[in-house]
Amino acid sequence: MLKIYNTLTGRKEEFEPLTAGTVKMYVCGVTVYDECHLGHARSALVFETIRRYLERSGLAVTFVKNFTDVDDKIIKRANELKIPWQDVTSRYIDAYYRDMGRLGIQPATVEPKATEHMAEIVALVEALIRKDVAYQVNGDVYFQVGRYVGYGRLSKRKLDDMQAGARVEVDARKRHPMDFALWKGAKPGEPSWESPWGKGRPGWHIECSAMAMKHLGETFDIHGGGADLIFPHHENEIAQSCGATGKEFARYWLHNGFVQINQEKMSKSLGNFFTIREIFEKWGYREAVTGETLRYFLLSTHYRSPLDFSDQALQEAKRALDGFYGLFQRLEEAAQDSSRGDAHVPALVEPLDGAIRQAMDDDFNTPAAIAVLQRLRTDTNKLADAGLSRQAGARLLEAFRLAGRLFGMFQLSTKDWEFQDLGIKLKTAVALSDDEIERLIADRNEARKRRDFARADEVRQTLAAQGITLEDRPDGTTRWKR
RNA sequence: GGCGCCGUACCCAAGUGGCUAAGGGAGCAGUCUGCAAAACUGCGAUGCGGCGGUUCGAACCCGCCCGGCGCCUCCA
Repeated sequence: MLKIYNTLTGRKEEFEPLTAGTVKMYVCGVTVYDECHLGHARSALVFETIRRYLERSGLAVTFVKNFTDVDDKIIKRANELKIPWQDVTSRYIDAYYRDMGRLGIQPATVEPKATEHMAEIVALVEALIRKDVAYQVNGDVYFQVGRYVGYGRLSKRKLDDMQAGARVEVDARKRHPMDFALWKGAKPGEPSWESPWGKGRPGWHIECSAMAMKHLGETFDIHGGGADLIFPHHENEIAQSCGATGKEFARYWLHNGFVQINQEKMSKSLGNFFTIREIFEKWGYREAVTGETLRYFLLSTHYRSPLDFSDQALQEAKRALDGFYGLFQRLEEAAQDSSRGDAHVPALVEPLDGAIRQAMDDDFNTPAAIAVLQRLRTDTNKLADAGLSRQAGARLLEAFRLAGRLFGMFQLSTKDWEFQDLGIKLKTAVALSDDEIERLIADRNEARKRRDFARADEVRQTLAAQGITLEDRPDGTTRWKR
């Protein structure tokens, strides 16, 4: 039984989809005016993981994640770069897919763009005017917050409380300072679309309401996004949508916590952000290794908690994965000794799915699920110590890969994993071929047989300088890692 | 000013009323090894920011305090 923490109610609730067997979920994507940073990566990864888990649970998921491709920041950026605004959005949509691809994040079922939903947006604004919860002033249209009694129910705040502290410049044309734009009249040179109120463009919030309703219906199951979207974005979405339809909008609201640097929120305005691109370029590992390391790092904390980013934290994630891939290598070598461990394999493999399910059913508790995998790692190493047959090794390996698939981990071949620590990795640009390495190892093992340990250690030193670690097995053969 | 979140060992991090407070990393000791590495074993919070309270029983509930953070303005 899946329980989900719902921001709307402030409680963990049993999840019951509107239609049995299906889930309709909408997640706020990015505004495409710049490179994505780690915070965007976290949000994308959290909701993809939720989607994967729901699918694994047998539910048919329709997952909608939008691009905001018309907005003040995009216009500003286009002016700075002196290029058409469409070039800004297409450039950063490409960058988004590049970065998400590196992280192994799969596209959503539908990835709508605001600019492709103008008809729906205009129709929604018209409906709100018709219901008298929105009003137009010159070429602008505003939502009248005072007309929606539920305003504040998501963010748990009252209109009066907010008025006191609001530092916003109050637009005199608004009837209430918190009224927000549904439609903005175009100034010369700005992107614009025809509407009953003249040329203009949508406000930020309305696009999500329009696209969610178009692709998922007026009421759907899950709406997600970063915690910074609770107010005003999601609050306004609810007001608009419920104001227009008179029905509930999303039933479960999920919000992920921030990525932080030294306990502070990572954000553009503080200037303390790391782009996904930077991290991939700075880390010397191949993309798949860095990507999996980032996934492990991001999933090792519960999605609602803050997560502090640092090189050390990333290296701990890397070491944890080294342990798994080292074990996978052992499993691939199984059948070298006895098969005394085989009898215990079912006791490890059979409860695995249930244990992970138990963790994930509790509000997608990925750290607890990872702990399950870590315990399995220790237990499996013990069996490998005792000796495993080829079939038993394969079965265990398959169990890891299947469980890991949920988190986008454990899918690389052991040859493609890179075991070196970052410091060593960066120092060893020269790469020996597998054949050269094997030859040196054969050479060393000859020396060992002669008990010429000086020569044997010399070879080890040579290889260590290339970032290659040797591990002698009990049977006299040698395993190597790089 | 309003609303909300967080504080668990050296570091990261689960647990939110009841067996010995998960798991990982680092460290130390041991087993194995020609030496290593890996793996395994053992050690490590009598205590969960502090002080009170509720309870047969609290890291978990309530109150106050200390420390940190977020939202209220674009923000994943």
